[in-house]
Amino acid sequence: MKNFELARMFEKIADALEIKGENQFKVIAYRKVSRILKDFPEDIEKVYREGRLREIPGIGEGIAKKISEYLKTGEMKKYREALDGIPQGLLELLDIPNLGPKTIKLAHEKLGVKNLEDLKRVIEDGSLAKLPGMGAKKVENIRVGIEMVERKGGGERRFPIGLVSPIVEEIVSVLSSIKGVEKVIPAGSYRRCKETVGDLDFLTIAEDREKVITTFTGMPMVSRVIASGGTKASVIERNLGIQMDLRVLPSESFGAALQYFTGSKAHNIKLRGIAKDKGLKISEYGVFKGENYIAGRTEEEVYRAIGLVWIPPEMREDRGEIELAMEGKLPEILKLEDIKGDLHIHSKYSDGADTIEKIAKFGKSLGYEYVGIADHSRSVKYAGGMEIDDIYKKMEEIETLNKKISGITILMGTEVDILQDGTLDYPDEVLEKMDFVIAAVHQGFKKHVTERMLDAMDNPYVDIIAHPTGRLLSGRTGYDIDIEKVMKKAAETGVALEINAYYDRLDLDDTNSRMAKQMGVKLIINTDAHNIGMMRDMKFGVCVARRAWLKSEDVLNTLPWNDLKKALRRWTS
DNA sequence: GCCGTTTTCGGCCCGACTGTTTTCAGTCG
Repeated sequence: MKNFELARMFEKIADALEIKGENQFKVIAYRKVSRILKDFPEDIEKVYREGRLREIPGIGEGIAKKISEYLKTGEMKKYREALDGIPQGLLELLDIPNLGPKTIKLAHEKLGVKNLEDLKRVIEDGSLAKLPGMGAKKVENIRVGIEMVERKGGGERRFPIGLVSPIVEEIVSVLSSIKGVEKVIPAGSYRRCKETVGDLDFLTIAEDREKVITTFTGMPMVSRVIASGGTKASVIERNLGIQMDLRVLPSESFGAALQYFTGSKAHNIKLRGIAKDKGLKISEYGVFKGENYIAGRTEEEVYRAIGLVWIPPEMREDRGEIELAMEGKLPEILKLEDIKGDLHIHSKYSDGADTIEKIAKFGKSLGYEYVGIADHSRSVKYAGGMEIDDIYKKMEEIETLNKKISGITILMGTEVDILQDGTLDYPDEVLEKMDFVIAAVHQGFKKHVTERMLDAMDNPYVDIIAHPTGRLLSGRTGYDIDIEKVMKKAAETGVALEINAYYDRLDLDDTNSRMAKQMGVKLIINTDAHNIGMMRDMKFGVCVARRAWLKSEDVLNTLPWNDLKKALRRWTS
């Protein structure tokens, strides 16, 4: 699939044109296409073959031609032209804070700067400061920007949502308990439920602004205060080093500010364009007709003022949600309360921390109708994989517990390993006796994983493939796999693919989940919990599903067990 | 480069801040 490849090329074209000083709207158009391609849920090559490129909003005649050219010939003239005369090292300078394309262009043309080393040199010898429009302070800011980039080792630092979530909860709880504080809401990509966040934005309405701000900057978790004024403050959190901003707002603009600071940027830009067409203006202070404030107290008000229904934050990425909201046709996306159970939980029988009884009771407290105990299979020695004899013991225990505990059904499952030769770690006679079977790759990440997964799906007892790409957000790239082939086979065989809700996995991600839905693949959200606390991670899996616009009926574990049974392949075939 | 119930040409989000300026350009979120 060439989606990402093309996205990267257009991104580079945009960077290069920006430095060359091309019309900025052209640059924006290329960036937009890059973003669209990055999370487009279909193979762009397929769209091209079917002649549908122009149907994608944001792709016009020019870009469609360039995509076609590349897919046909493997070359893109525009790409070569745009990058002509632009050294690679120059493009990388765009990542430096306080240094933008105009200054890069200036330094390149007047001082021959080609890369970071050159840039440092012209800062040191003072020649950069002498250029027109430049000065000592600007140069100093650029120097600080370089330091920041070098400290974090390049690229922007992002944190898995599950790591920042406890911090957010604590801050909301501390600030909410202050007298006169009406609301504390985390905005930004955290509110949009992205799998990772770069920083945290908190918005609040309070009588005593100063009290809120000093409480915020004085919390023990704060290691450094960057700025602290009358209406806002910025701090660095101690453990992760994540930046956190707080804003105290008047209630009449709270909705507008919440809308604005929730983003995404692309969503907001489109919204403001629509407002403009209607002779209105949206800013973080409200919706205005000329000088007159007409809305902004709540988000609903803001959206309504420009003729839209309120849009869930998870959908705000300018992927077509605004058009649907205009027609009042937004889909009803999955809610956490729709989830009726979790089929991927490890117990003490393998590497889980808790007994099956404890898991069942906790599941019941979450409002579940069933929990599925899926322990590791025998060859996964490091994770206490179960021998076949133990499986029968476990079955007996589950039978007993099901009689003892009412209101929840415990299901007997396994997370059976897909071995390096593509066979499964238990014989069919064992798998047959399970309520459900999850198959997963835990070893040999680079050894023809695609074929092994396809083989596993040919086994009639396999119901679910766990964490289908194997990636970890903390850094592991995952299996060497052709995920489209896996999805295609899953759609054919009726095997479900798992959205793994563990915060470091979130695999499938939202783009892949969208693609899977498009291809008719069954999906299920499981936590892969190794202790009962982790069963709460279900919310992160639901985030992925909501960002993928999945509806309740797109996710298997919104069904009661009797219906889920009919949806799992083993019980239908 | 994209796009059109005001437009096939002339628009394209908004505001804050900073530093360099004497009215504004660049960068950021």
